[in-house]
Amino acid sequence: MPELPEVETVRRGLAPAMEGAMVDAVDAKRPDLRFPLPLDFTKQLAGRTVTQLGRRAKYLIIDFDQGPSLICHLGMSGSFRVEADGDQQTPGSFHHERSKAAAHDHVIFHLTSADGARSRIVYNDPRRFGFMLMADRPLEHPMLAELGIEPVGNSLNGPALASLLKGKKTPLKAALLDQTLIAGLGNIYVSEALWRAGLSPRRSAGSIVHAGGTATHRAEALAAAIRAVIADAILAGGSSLRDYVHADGSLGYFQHSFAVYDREGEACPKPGCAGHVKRIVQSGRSTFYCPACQR
DNA sequence: AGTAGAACCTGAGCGC
DNA sequence: TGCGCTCAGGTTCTAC
Repeated sequence: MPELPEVETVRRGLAPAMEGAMVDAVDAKRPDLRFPLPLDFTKQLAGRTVTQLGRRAKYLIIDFDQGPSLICHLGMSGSFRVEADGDQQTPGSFHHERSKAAAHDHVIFHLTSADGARSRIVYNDPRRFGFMLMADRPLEHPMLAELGIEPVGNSLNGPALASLLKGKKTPLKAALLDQTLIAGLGNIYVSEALWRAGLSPRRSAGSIVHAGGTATHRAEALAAAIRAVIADAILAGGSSLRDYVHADGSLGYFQHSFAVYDREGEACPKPGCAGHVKRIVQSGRSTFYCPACQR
């Protein structure tokens, strides 16, 4: 599930429940995530108050009033959900799934908010590719220090993209997935952005840069497409979340408006294009694109 | 420099 | 009902 827009959606969903709340206890039911949880993980967090939830690329960063920050990565299948402690589990009740202890609930944060309300933040991750780290200066942690430019805001423009891709012979798709160049794109949104920009995932990354290193119209179009697809996805995710963070991303998820991702064989949705979506494999992962309008 | 493949894990979907 | 196979939103490692 989680690329940058999903992580941002999670951040926005968790913030109201977590910011200003104190950690009463942390229950590490299954500490062997991708990396083992820090040894004194639960002890360190108890008694501290959350000041702010941040995000860098696909990393969620939780700051406290004291001590190191908590860095969370959701891997392929990680998710958080918020449960009010007042939610009683009633068998067969309408909200059954929300308060039920599910399989693969690995870490549970028990919180008390400033107004005294108690809640649980539950981390669920079937595949356990996700992980949590502690760091005094999270942005300087080795796993975050080399991350590239954020594809939100205005910083990712034609010239910035051109300087990143200049001279690169690797396929454009691979370059866009490289987190040290652009931080936060994943397999879905790379396909979507390339379709919007009308660019083939197979062309070399450097081919959309002028010899002198300046941006071509293709680079300008791609930068705009990346920003737009990320912004649209955040909007779509945000609209599906109000009072809680859903567990599996199925509700209102952006997949309902994918143009090419997972649409092999379907007609290209671009008006006037007679092409059909093709699936190819690049560096071991599926790429979806329209050979007719993406050149 | 580039790419392929495997690894880490579990679950869903499909053909038989 | 079940078995075996492929695939999955990420990242990191080794090997040609």
